[in-house]
Amino acid sequence: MDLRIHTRESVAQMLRGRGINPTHQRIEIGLALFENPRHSSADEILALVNARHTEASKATVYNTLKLFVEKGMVRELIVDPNKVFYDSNTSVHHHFYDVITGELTDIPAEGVHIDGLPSLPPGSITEGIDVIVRIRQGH
Amino acid sequence: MDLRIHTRESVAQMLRGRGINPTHQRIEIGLALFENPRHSSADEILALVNARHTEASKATVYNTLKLFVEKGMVRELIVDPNKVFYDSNTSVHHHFYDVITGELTDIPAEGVHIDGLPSLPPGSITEGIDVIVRIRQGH
DNA sequence: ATTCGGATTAGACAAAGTCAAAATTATAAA
DNA sequence: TTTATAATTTTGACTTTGTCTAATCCGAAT
Repeated sequence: MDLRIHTRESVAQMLRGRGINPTHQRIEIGLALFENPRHSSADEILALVNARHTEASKATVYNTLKLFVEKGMVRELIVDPNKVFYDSNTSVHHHFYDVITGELTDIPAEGVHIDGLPSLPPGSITEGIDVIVRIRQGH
Repeated sequence: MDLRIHTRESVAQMLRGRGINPTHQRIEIGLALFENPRHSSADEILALVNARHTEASKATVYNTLKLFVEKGMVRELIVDPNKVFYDSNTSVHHHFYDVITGELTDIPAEGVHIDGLPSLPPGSITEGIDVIVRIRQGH
């Protein structure tokens, strides 16, 4: 993710760059993901994409999000017991998660250090490290 | 959680200590949680509790687990997109999570340091910090 | 035009969890 | 002991999120 303006063409480029065939639906879904700075659930993406005209079905949205995750275009966030969030910011960073409102806020990775983690179980490789600071309003 | 043998009586004590009325069902559910060193899902607890005789309904298991979490008797782990795990170890520690098998392994907190986290958003308090190292076998 | 494979779709389905109302159990008071 | 009251549990319907299958559609290349 970066701060450029995203157009259908720029999203198509991004898809090609990852070896993804840039179909109409995938472009619309990519656009919805990257235009929205926030962390969206599959349902929100489905609603966004079909807000003007109906562009993609539920199955396609789910399939496409899974494809994007596999190809490293978006990051899956598992913080809410009910639904998965998709983060279009794939650079290393962490999150505050408000357990009451469900709101997610980025924590930039700069300056955050984690050390003392034990070595991985033999034969395994790291998929990623999630640091989630669960917060709530109040005293 | 500790390494003592857990009996119905010791679980009842633990419940009283947290201000929870120790009913038959709650004791059975507590026993299932604390006898099993592993990280169990609600469904697994339901099955465990009713393995011999039918002891508690689905609703009661869900209600009771929620109650236990509120009272700090168990910790909720949100790492799997499908289900919540309940960890009877409430001391500070982190987890390896095998994204393929779903297996969870404890990482003792001793020696693990996290620093450089920004201050919390104003007015908020920490509920806890989850560090999840996602791993897979391979390649 | 025809074929072939990839992509999309509808709609049925599954799993996890919630909820409201009724039934049960325990507690305490009369 | 009866009665009243509160707490707990249960049933079963329901919601939400996500998956699956089979049919269809689309697009590129014969």
